[in-house]
Amino acid sequence: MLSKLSIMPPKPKTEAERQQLRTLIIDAARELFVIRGVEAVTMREIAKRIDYSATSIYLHFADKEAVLRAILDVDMLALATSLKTILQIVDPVERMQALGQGYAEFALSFPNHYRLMFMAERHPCDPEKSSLQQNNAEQDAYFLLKTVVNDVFLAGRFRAELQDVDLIAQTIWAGVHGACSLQIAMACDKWVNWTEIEARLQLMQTVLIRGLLREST
Amino acid sequence: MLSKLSIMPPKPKTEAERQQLRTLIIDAARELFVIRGVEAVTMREIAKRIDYSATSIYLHFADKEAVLRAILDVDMLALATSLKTILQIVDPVERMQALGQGYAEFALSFPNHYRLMFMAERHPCDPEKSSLQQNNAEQDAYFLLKTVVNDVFLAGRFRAELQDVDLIAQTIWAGVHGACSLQIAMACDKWVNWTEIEARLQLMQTVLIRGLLREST
DNA sequence: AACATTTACTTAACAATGTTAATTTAACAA
DNA sequence: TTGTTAAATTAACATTGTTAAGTAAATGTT
Repeated sequence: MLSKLSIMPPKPKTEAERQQLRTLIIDAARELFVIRGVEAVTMREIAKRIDYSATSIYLHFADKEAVLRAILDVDMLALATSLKTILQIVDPVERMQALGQGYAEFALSFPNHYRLMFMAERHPCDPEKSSLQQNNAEQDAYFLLKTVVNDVFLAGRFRAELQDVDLIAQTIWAGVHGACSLQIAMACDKWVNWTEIEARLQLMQTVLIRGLLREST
Repeated sequence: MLSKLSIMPPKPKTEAERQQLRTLIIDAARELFVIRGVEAVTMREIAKRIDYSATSIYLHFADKEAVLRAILDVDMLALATSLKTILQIVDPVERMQALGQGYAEFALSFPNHYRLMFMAERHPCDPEKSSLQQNNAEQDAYFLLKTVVNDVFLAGRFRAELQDVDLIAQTIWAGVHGACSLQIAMACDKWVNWTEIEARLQLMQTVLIRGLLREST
């Protein structure tokens, strides 16, 4: 990261340059947010990281919250993108399991991202305000899940009484999210005699499959 | 809540009086925390609520964090107490289901309590620092769960390959927690076409039971 | 070329917050 | 009476998010 020498102030910037600076801010902020949490990071700190004054951030974002929303928007896309390759798996049930696995890997690899995205008070996913496209499997991880669940449904693999694809998808999500978020929020808790997270995820997957699918012949 | 008239300052207080004031602070703080979230509430505000100056709180608690910890300690006990009656149910499997139900009712009735207790960054449950007794079913909700799961285990109702009671308990917890916490964190999210939380909880319970128990004869 | 405008930034300034220091007042002990 | 201590208060501080005011270079206009 180059430092601006002494005084290097203002030339009108192209749209590309403006976008570049936005990204610079977003990346600096994310790095700090992810390490120390949103509340603990100051605007001045973010600014120092990229050699700008704190107030400059306000030329590109309305407030701290807006910076956070922009970060989450980017990360939601990253999640959807990282899960997309799973669509190549042919067998629908295997595909569904791999999706859960991939989701959990994301959650546990980037616990603080995950916390911001799915556990914190504020989150960005209002289709109105987001730059992401809803119902596009490349950008919308929930749609991806729903698609994958729907394929299993169309293959007639779910139990007969399960007819609501949203309900099934949300239950699978809840199961995997539960295992991951409990790990992220509580794993350092000395109170509980925690088993290995891998074992918990494995059992959750097994339980979901056995609870949702027809008895295999 | 009586107002202190003009000047009513200092008499040496008995230990009981000191504890009473501590409780007054805790209750005022909880009321505010639960409505507006921890970060949004100021020490001055808590103090005003009980007609003290902000700095008086520091005579009883080290800092804001300590107030929060004290609140959570009380609420953990409240959770365990509210679940205790479930032990009266005779059939172990029914008892286990009722526990999940009761837990979810607590979570959804007091979402902000729940958020502080099981979803937020900081939480209190270090046995060292807590006033609660670990491994006491009256005070320790996790132990209660483990006991109930163990009863089902001893009744031989779990699938043969499931031999780790902690693992089973934590998976059940993860499932119910997942449904509840997703609801609390994301239900206002316009992105997802959310089904009824009752239906999601119902399906989660069914899935857990079917995934964990032996095939019923 | 000269001058005004706009752009990209900076420094000053503000109100609010968690917290500490200094101060006040009353009860108790000698 | 006179200290000493306890319980509270008001002042004061450093830090925060954010807004206002200022500054300097590029650009447009004459």
